[in-house]
Amino acid sequence: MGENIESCSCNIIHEDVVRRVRKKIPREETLIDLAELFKIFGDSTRIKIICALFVSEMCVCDIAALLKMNQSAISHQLRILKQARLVKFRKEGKVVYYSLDDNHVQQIFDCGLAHINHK
Amino acid sequence: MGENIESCSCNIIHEDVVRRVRKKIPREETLIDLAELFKIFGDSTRIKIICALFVSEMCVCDIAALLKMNQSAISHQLRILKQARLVKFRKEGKVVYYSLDDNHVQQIFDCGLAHINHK
DNA sequence: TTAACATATGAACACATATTCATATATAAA
DNA sequence: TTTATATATGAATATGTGTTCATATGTTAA
Repeated sequence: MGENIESCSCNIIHEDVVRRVRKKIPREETLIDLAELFKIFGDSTRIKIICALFVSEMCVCDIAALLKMNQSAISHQLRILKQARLVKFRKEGKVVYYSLDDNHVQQIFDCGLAHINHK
Repeated sequence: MGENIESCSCNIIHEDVVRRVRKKIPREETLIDLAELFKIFGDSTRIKIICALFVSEMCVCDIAALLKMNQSAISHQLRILKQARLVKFRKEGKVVYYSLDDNHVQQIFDCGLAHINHK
């Protein structure tokens, strides 16, 4: 017994609980992916960008102006949002317009907001 | 016009859009709080702890055994979760049992999970 | 072509943060 | 009291990350 339970400095107090929980939780990869997703929402610049795109598609320059940040910082953050497939873009000449690429984004945002407002 | 729009290196392309978005988005403090909340979910150790506590209340030692991490690391993360009022605890002798302190936690978790599973 | 502009991107830097180690605190058992 | 155990916590360290700067890319206008 307990072949997976030896790498912490303390004794097991409730081995049954540990085993039961281990069986019920999603597999590690899923939880890591989930943390990665929330990490993307966990930066105020990215949250502001996401929130802005709820209202309207915007070009990089507009977002920079809105947030009073330089264009490079916004581009870097947009790249992260793009890689996570949370935003999509279309090009029109020199200008690149970004918009949201996932319906779940609003849901996740609203879930969090409900928590904030409820306190 | 444009008294708030001068701190980025590029010209304004769609001043009307920027103004409209600025009026509609929540105030900055709210968005910062929201990012702080998601940041807490954005770490795999904390997500695993939260997920485990959906199943059962657990003591520190059990969580450490479950995640195969040392007790100190778990205590530090529990402190962060406690400060965010996401978990609560009860003491029973030497043992401290942690459990979830907020109904929204499950909702937020599920929202994120739905996104992960939908891809 | 040349110049101007919107955006992207690599490197550097500063700062945040997760884990570990050592140790403190608190409680129970001997 | 002494010892053992569960948990908490400060310091140190290593790693991650957001922003800036310089510059590259790509497109439009002159």
